[in-house]
Amino acid sequence: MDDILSQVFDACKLAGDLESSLRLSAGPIDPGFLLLSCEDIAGAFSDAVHVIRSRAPSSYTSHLLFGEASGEGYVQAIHLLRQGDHAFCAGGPSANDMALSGLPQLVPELQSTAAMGGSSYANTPDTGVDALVGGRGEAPVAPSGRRADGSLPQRSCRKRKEGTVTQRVPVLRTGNMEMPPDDGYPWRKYGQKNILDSSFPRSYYRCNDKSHYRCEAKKKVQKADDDPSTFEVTYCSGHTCQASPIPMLIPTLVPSGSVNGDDDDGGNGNPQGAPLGLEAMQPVASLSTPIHMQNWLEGNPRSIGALLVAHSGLCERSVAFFHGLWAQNKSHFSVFYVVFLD
DNA sequence: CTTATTTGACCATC
DNA sequence: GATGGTCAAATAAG
Repeated sequence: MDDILSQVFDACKLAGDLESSLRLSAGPIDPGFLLLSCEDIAGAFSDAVHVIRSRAPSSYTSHLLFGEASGEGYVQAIHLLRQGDHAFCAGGPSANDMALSGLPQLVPELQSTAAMGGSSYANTPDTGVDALVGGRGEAPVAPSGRRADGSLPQRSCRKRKEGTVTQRVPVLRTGNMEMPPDDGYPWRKYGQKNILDSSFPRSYYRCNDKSHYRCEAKKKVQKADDDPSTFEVTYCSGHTCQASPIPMLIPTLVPSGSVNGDDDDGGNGNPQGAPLGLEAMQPVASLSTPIHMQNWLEGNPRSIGALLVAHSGLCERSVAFFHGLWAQNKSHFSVFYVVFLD
């Protein structure tokens, strides 16, 4: 168990070092430095997760975020803090604002997004940020195939639509590898085409939310020619339905010591010297259908902002905020920022 | 029987 | 005319 803790603490230290340097930085952040730092942090946590998974009960490990979050084309930074910053729990500002305050200079767009009411799961799921990925699509189309005004929609859109965003998603290693990864939305396949100069057919999906037929979200899924283990998923138009997948289940482990709110150890994550092994931890309560955060973000490319992802169920003040940035047009990097209170 | 998927045809765009 | 996107009938699955 000591080696697990050592790896976790190493990862936390890397994250802490990065946070310190970001807070102290007066000038613009060097993306290259940020990239390397994030890779180091993600790799450190990933190593820890692999060890934990190899030893912990499968019911815990199958939902861990960190191991599922690695992939090509983007970088994740996972920053765990255990602190007594009760200003976070004081109410008033939204979860969005609170979490955003943690990374004041990291990405200017993010702050402006928040100011504009960017997506926050706790408050306004999937509200979208047009400034980053383009505007909304054309007029809604009814199930009959006609728009609300009775006109027929155009049947082809050869031009690249505004509002589209393409992501590369690793093929799931389990289950049917021909199926696109589940992003939490109820997609319905409506077509498939063989594409010129492509080795794999392209499948067309539209949102199948029963409760909101006017949703115009669509996506195209195709295996990448250069990497059959990767899907290229192109999202066209944003969701206008209420079927936003639920990102809240980030089952993780919290020290049982935090239940008593007696963490005054100065921030090393080990309350009062109590053993901080798996045997001293308890799983965060599951709140809904398990949907991996990675998939949720891939299905919500416009969802930028802070997300209230989980309540520990163990302590009123033990709340985790998930801070996600998914800027496809910003070199494909993302930063996840998780804050455990108490 | 209902719902989802497949697939050839159709149409707009290049 | 070639190509990509969509429709809708046929088919499969639950």
